[in-house]
Amino acid sequence: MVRAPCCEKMGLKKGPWTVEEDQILITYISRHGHGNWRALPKQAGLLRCGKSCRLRWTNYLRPDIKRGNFSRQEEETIIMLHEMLGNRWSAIAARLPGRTDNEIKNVWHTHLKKRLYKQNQTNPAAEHYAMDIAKSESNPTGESNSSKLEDQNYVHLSPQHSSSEFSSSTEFSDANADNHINENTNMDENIWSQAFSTEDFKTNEDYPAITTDPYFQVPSPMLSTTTYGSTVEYTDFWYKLLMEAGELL
DNA sequence: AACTAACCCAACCGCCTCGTC
DNA sequence: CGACGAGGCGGTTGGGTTAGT
Repeated sequence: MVRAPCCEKMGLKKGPWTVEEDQILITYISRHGHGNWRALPKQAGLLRCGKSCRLRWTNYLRPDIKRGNFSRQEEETIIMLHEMLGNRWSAIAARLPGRTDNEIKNVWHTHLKKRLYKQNQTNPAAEHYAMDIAKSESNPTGESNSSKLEDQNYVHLSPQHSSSEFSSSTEFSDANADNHINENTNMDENIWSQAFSTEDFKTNEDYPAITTDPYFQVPSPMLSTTTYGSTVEYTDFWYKLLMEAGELL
């Protein structure tokens, strides 16, 4: 297969997305659906390659994405699924509604792997698993992962997490998470819609820092609507935003 | 206050899979 | 059946942010 020319050579833009580009992409997809990704940027008037648009949409702009910190329960689910599936991030993401493979991959590499390593220091029973992780990461064929499924004597990670212990152990962090959410929801709720509806954000410098944007720290309940023949779930934020913009059919 | 190290995550790259012709 | 194109996936990285000195 002939490789498509890279974005730069085609005169297409790379790097972080601006709020204007996001807005164009959201508006276009909410009106027309994404259709052919390669054709989308041209039709939408974006100087990006289709791949970049798809990634931006699926990893960040999609309305059904649940932003914010992972709950303890989600983290444990990831650990369990990783134990079963290995580095199949999309398969893991499919079992965690609202989370993207990229997000899960990041969490795994930045938090969970380290946590497991620390646990292994104090819990020799989990040593097997740590060794398997190391093996699976040095063996891209995933052989060790599939063997894990078959090995009935496989030492499971974190045996200390029985379901009852699990719920009690989540109480603390969840309570904290709630506080966090309440704090954030008290912040200016119009920050993002303002960004979309005013002329204030003209340059990249004006773009609110994504990772600290309070809106994205709020895991919102999902609302659903029917768009282009299929039911789509929106966080209340996106639902409101799109309703205001008259984009929902 | 200034500097450095560590952390985090969005975005990119390149390969793979699948559908179509 | 093979070639091709498009989308999907996992690994990696660049750069911004935060913590530590």
